[in-house]
Amino acid sequence: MSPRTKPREEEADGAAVRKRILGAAMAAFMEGGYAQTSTLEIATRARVSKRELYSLFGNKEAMLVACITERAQRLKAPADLPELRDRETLANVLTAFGTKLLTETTDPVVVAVFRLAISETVHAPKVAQALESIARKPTRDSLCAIMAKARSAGLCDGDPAVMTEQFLGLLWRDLMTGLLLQAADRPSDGEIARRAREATTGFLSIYPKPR
Amino acid sequence: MSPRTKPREEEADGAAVRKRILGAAMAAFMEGGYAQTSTLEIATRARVSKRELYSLFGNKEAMLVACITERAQRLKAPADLPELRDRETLANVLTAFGTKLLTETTDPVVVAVFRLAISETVHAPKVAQALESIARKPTRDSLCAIMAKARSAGLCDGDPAVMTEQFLGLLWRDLMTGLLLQAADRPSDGEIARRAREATTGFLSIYPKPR
DNA sequence: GATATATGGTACCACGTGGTACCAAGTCAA
DNA sequence: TTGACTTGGTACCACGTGGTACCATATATC
Repeated sequence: MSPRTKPREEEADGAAVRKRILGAAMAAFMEGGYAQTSTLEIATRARVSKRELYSLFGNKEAMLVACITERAQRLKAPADLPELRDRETLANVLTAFGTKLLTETTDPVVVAVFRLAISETVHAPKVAQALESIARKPTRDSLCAIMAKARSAGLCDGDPAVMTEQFLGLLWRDLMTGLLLQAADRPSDGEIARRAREATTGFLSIYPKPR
Repeated sequence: MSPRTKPREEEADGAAVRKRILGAAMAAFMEGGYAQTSTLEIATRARVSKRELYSLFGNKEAMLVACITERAQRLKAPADLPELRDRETLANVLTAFGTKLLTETTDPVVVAVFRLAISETVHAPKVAQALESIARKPTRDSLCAIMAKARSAGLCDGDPAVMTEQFLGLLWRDLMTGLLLQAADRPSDGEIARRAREATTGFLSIYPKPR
């Protein structure tokens, strides 16, 4: 996986090295956890000297924060708000949203990011806060906007925030905790699709078309 | 909080000391996390010498495992299967079950136990497995038995396992992850009751009375 | 009082690590 | 070739810790 070739490009030097270090750190943290991973291990994996590592990040915790924020930023939900004409469209939008969310968030790397953030929550609340504000809240907000739009289109009725949480609950069930505890395997694409469909139909059963 | 009196009881010696050590270890792990807590810290809190501590537990990881299993065992769901005559009884049973579950499991100590188990999942899978088999699975099984009974009583129709997961999803929503990341506060009794009611009505909307 | 056993306190060892300093080798300009 | 500068590699320091050994004190038994 890691680039074996050494093309010796001079242009994007700093950025490329930084990226390589983050990748190495993420992999090491994933496998061994934060505390058990030494900075030397990271430097060796990234084929970089500890000196460069420290000149770029300052200290170990900053590497963890950088890893998590970098990975979390990819999880931002798209801000496109599709047109919601009828219940069927809403169902399709919800199913697509759920499928995308589960596919992205059950990725082992993402699960590891959550595990790391949870591990360091007490000592480094910034890490957890970053994950919350960069990934979790935007997702909820995005879904909440869909719910509000569906409501104003007369497709269903209820508090958008509650509706959002209930849909997410039906979607996730207790999968995330299971993944975090390694008590569940990553679901296949088919299982994800089924979950998303079941969550959608369940949700629409709770919120039937008003009037 | 810690008992200042020194009654010097001689009878339940070993068990009492063991209990005190477990309490001290749990408190220390909660506040500082596993890696950051030294065995000396635990011994000092428990007013015990490191010697006794090691003669009782052997090593540090065993203390963590003992802490988690001890606390998880209290979470076992009761095995009483109430009579399910009608939909209203089912609703009451589900609401009671949900209230009890949320009340127990949102306890800060329990959340800390989950956090510890998740932190050590990669290095010490036994810890996570213990939590899964002692606490999570029995809860699911207990609820699943209720669902199966409701089904055979003709109150609703569906796969009991799926029904169980959906009810738990509606109940929890994403509260546990929020608690683990310290992005959510512990819900009040009123909020817990409201959640349990909403989960029940939502669930019953998804699974209406057949025929 | 004397001997034996248990227990609290703690010094100690071995080890791994975060972070820094330093050296040698490479690069570039003149 | 030479000299200034950069960078990779790593030795090193300071520190904290898991786990053990040891000592001194307290209790028990005779």
